[in-house]
Amino acid sequence: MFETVISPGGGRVGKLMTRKGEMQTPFFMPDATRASVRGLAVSDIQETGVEALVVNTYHLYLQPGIELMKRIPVQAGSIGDTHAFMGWNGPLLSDSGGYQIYSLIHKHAEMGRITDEGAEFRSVLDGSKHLITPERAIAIQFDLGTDMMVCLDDPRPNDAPKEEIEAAVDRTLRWAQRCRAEFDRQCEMRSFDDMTRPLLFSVVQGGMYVDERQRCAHGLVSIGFDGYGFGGRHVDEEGNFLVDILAETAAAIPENVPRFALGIGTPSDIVRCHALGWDMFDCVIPTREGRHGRLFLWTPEKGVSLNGSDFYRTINIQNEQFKEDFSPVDPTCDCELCRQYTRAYLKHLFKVADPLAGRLASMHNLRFYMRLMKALRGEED
RNA sequence: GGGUAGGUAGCAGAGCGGUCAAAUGCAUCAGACUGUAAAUCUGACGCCCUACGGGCUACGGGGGUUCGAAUCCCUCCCUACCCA
Repeated sequence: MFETVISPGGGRVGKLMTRKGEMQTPFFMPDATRASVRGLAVSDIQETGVEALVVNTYHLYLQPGIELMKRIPVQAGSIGDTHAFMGWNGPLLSDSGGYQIYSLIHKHAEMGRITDEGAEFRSVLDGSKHLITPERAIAIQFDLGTDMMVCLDDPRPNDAPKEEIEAAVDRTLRWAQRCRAEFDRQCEMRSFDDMTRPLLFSVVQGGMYVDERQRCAHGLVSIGFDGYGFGGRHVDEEGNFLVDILAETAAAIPENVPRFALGIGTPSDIVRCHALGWDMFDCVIPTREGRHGRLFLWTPEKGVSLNGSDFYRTINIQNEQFKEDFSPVDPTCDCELCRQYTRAYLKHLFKVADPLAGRLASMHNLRFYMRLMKALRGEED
């Protein structure tokens, strides 16, 4: 299901089989958290070259709700599921909602609490209480019909005390075991075989402690999954890239399975992680920052190249300096924005708050990411 | 011609004797954003300086009252609406 070779660049290239098709690794998936890549139509996403998306269990569970997701009608030969709902036929990965434990509960205690049973959330929509257990997280993902699933995990802030990190690793391991059991039960119940079942990933926690990352990874590997993720945050509280943690965690995961760096990252983070053995990435950066006016550009003299730390730069198109700049955002880019519009026009679209601004900028940034991934795979641009 | 309400920073609009270089919103200028509570959030926004402090000029113009005025009085100019 997964095979790789080491590329001349040091990272590895390979292919991952999913029931929705084969993915060349390394690859990047934009976040379609609530079953949409904000502001983009499926045709827009496809035009950037994106092949797989990440949706979110917690957010879809709350809205539109799992009962509706289960009733989505069959379309064009597809089973009724998230693919049909959002009109996306490529591979879908669903995140478990584990990160929402971190971003909602750990940062806002009033939003919920964690027990061994699961995570008790307060809905961000209406304040209602919801319990998401490991079993429930997996069952919901089967209802969503996604092709790659993630176990519910327990991420903690990197500056948490070590005892807390250790407890979170213990819990992540216990939850992974329960997720594994529920996953197998669901597969059996639905008569999935190895060709028709989704893939299951678990997530390595352990904060900034190499020994905890290793303990977590080894524990997860002994349970056995189709792939393993890097959880929590890959930078410290000052924003420094945690090289050793990324390297040692990758090393603790077998070579014959894909390694998924959840939530990573900036272009340079992705390049570094790939060199350390990571194969899959997802992040809100290209779309969120695009909507906020930040655009990724290849360094003009170098074109699409990954050499050096300055192979790309960013601009904030809303800055005054672009007011009368009638050149394309990035002359080396082949996206709709760079082919047809000028910097001055895009700045204008942002100033008048036209949704077209966010759309064109998101597409541009995704195109940048896609070309980055191609370069990492050693493919012709 | 008569009456009424007003004239405050780029705009709108608070303040109506000291704690006012002046609330708030918008606009403007920057910054942040890493498994999306984010079309969001943060900062700056009269001028000058040895800048978590100090100086200067300011609330239509001019003149007063007061220890002290954007705030009170006089006068002039202007605006809106109403009546002739």
